[in-house]
Amino acid sequence: MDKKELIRNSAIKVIAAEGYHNTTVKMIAQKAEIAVGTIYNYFSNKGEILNYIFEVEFNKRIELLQQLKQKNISLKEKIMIFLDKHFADLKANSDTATVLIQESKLPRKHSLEAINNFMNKLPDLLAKIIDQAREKEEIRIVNSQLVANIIFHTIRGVATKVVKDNKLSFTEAKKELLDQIWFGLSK
Amino acid sequence: MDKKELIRNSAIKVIAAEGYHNTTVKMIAQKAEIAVGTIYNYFSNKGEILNYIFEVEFNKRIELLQQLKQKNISLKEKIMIFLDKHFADLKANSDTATVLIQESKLPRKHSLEAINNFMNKLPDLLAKIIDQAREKEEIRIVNSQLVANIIFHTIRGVATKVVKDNKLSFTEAKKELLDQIWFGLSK
Amino acid sequence: MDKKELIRNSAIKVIAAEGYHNTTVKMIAQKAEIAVGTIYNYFSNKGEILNYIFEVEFNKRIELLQQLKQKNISLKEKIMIFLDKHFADLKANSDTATVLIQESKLPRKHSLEAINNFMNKLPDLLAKIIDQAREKEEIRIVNSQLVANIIFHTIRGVATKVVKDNKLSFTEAKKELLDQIWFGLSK
Amino acid sequence: MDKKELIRNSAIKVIAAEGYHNTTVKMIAQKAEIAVGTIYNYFSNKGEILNYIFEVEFNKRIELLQQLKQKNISLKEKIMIFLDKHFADLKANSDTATVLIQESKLPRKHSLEAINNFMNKLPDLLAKIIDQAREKEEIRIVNSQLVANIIFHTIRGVATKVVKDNKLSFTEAKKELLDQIWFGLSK
DNA sequence: TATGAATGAGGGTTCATTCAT
DNA sequence: GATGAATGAACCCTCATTCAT
Repeated sequence: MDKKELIRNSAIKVIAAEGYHNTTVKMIAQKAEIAVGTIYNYFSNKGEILNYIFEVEFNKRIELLQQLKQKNISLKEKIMIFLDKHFADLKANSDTATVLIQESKLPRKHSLEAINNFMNKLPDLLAKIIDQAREKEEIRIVNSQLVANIIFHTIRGVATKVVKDNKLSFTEAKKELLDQIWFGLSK
Repeated sequence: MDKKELIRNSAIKVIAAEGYHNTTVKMIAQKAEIAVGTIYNYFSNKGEILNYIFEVEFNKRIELLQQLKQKNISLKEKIMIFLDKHFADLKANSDTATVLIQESKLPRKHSLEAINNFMNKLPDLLAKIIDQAREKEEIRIVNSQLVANIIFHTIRGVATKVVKDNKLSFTEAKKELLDQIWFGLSK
Repeated sequence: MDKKELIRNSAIKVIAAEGYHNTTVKMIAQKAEIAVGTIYNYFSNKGEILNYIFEVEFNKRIELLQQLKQKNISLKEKIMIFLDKHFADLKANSDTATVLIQESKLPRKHSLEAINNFMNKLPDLLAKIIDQAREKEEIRIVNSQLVANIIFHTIRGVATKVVKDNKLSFTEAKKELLDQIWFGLSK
Repeated sequence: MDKKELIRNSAIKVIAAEGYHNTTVKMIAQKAEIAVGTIYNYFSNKGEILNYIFEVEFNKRIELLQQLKQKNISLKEKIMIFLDKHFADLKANSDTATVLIQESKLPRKHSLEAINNFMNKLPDLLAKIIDQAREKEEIRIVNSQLVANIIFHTIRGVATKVVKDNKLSFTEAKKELLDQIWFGLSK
């Protein structure tokens, strides 16, 4: 059993419930049923744990986006595939979703690399995908940077709502989201 | 000079730069050039300061939305006016904007009333405004709750980006945002 | 209306309920319905308030004991009279009783003059009264200092019990106490 | 070396000299030559330290009294044995004695369990022992509850005096005390 | 005299991190 | 690697006291 994974998963559960700042390293150790000291064999400090959580999720998504970027399919399809995977992921790991939403905003001075990547590089890559579509004249003329950001936060907005409000189904949300994004982009 | 306002403004500056959890009450006192104890003559604890910051901003926005709701103008115009005022406000008080975005996500267990109001009642009211437009058949059929959330978070997302990134102009962002929202809604 | 008395009486009520150390000057001011600052026009600091409470009670008792000392009656009668007055007083002012018992033990380093007087001069005077009785051979040979202390603390102990426990009657307690003291002294 | 004992003993010394309310946790840590934080590994808060001090002493005495209760010896002998042990203990640990006397009176609202036990359950058990003797007609008819309290406070009164006044010998005090109690009880 | 806002030293407590076992 | 007791800086908050009005 991989201990680093054990710690990551335990941390996600506690942080989702308590928030990163109200989570103590001891709490994470208890959830993982290991000693505090052990955590420091895998992470150099508390911040690194949160950073690692974002890193893993960031890598999942950047990889997916990179694959999509190279695929020869329409932007609409790309967005659909991304939403499918992303929402499937959130549904399966709602604690992770909570953490990603809850802990994503640190002031510059105390920022973590993986969080910055998550919040900046994902929209950046999305912007490139939009540029591609623009060149192929699939969509109307837009400021791709801005629109990528809009889409990114649109997705987060829906995720926030769905995670909090269990009356809303993921599938319905996904459909509405796709419409909202696509009608916003199409010529 | 109103001391409570002085404290609120000082707190906004420090929290914007440091984040709420890295902000000490002492820091706020120093920024306000008063003693720590004085702060506790106006706020019963640290959390109340943050709560008050949200309360003030929440009231501003809820008032504006309520006015708009009653106005006999199109949804598009309502959104335009809201974006105008909102962005003007953010531009004038970028620290406040930072705080509103940075500190809005507390786990249920440690939540503050005014933050909850901000994050729930504002989209709720927005949803009602969308419902009105729907009844007048200004827009296509949508899940208003969900779309209100999308719009709310989209605005926040763009605001974040623009506040942080001085290459992006507020006016361009506003235009792009309006298009994206409007095309997403119109029939 | 004498403000110093007002403060003393308010202080007694609050201190009885909260204990001296959990009592703030503000609490006393609120109970007295005056401003904190006003208290400092009559007492130089918080300790002085407690000191004054003991001073007043000390004076009452020392006066009584001095009168008794000069009276030409038996020791038993003197004790009876003292118990009568003392218990009548406690009954009428149970908050004062509580304070006298609760707050009487301060470590030497932080001691207050009136408390020291209360705890030392009262037993001292009682010892002298016992000595008188001893000279008249009313009682057996005893270490009067010690016995005076015993009596003093015994009275306080029973008072505590009776004040707290409403099942016990003052009159029965007084009788039992007198017996116990008297049989302990008589030849 | 048991750390909890170390803390207890250090606390006793500081509290005896300063009083509980003038004692800071830091002072206790310094006396124990450990870090403040360490204290909180053994006690959940400052009050628990005082509580534990009383708990230990309460247990010592309740155990002794329980043993005595079962012994088939006269009440006078029981009292003698108790006084012997108690005073030997006080003599050996005069700081503990000081704490037990000084800190025993907290207002109901802020009371500690072990202090309440000490002040109530000890006299209660003593009352039962007196009842036994009464049934065997060893002593005169008395309200055992009251008399138990009287004796309890009588002992405390002497202890107070002896602890404060080093001119008085424990042995002399013990003798006087026994007389006072016994003559008070005997037929 | 009466007021009560302002003060800031100092209290109890927490918790990320270390390190000897 | 695994442990968890020990650490102590730093936090939030209190409250006796002052002083301008």
